[in-house]
Amino acid sequence: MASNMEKLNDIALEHIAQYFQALSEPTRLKILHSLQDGERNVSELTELSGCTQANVSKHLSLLAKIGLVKRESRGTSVYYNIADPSIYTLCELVCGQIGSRLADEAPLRAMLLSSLDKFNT
Amino acid sequence: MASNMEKLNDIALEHIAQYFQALSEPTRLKILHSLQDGERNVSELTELSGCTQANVSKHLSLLAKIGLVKRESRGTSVYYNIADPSIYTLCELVCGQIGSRLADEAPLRAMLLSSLDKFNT
DNA sequence: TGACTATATAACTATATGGTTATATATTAA
DNA sequence: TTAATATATAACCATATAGTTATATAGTCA
Repeated sequence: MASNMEKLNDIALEHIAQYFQALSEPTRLKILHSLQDGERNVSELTELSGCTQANVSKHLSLLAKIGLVKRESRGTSVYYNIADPSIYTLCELVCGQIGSRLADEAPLRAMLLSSLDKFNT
Repeated sequence: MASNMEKLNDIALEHIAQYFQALSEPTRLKILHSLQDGERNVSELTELSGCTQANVSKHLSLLAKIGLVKRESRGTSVYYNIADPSIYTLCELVCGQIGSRLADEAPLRAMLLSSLDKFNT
């Protein structure tokens, strides 16, 4: 029985890991952010993300596979919308953590500020 | 200025993505789970995770770099403890999502149950 | 100082991943 | 049926990642 539970936990861990992995890429985070206010088609997402259509399509495919977005074909366009809004809760929690870290870590903060300075020229 | 804000958002996204990436690996999730009740040294984590000491050490190094764990040398042992308990909130949220997905998806559920059956022999 | 234990790191390997270019596929209209 | 637009996928490439084996490094004790 203990072996049963152990195996089930491994499968659960794999699912959890995959879920986090879907969120572990800036381009995908951008796409998900673009979908927060409502569905968009691939062309729109391509423009908003600044990546190639092929790349966006590839990322969307993964997000759909993990179940974070849903795909809906309409005419010649394909629309994607959020299937799992809890990801925004996750992102907010992480943003909060990273934000408070930035406050705590003066060296990192100085680096970020110097990045800003570079664009003031 | 818009370019400044955009650049800062890219940096934030990168940090967020890295945070999720730290959680996107079953072995690392196991290690973090083992630390939930309190600190442990590398040997203990090695036994609990079922991986090699070198591998565990490597994962711990990454977790420390992202700021999820803290390292403390004591005698010949090195202890690691959780620096950012919010990861357990994240995991619970994701578990909840995946759990309700399992309830929704009969085919996947049947697969998991058949996994259990295999161990009843 | 040498021996021992615990841990980190180097070097390697197989596989995965993100991005790209080209093109296959799907839908629609004339 | 052909042409046009939108999207998905194949194939490729460079880089990253997880795991491994070997060994360097750190701390302690006699």
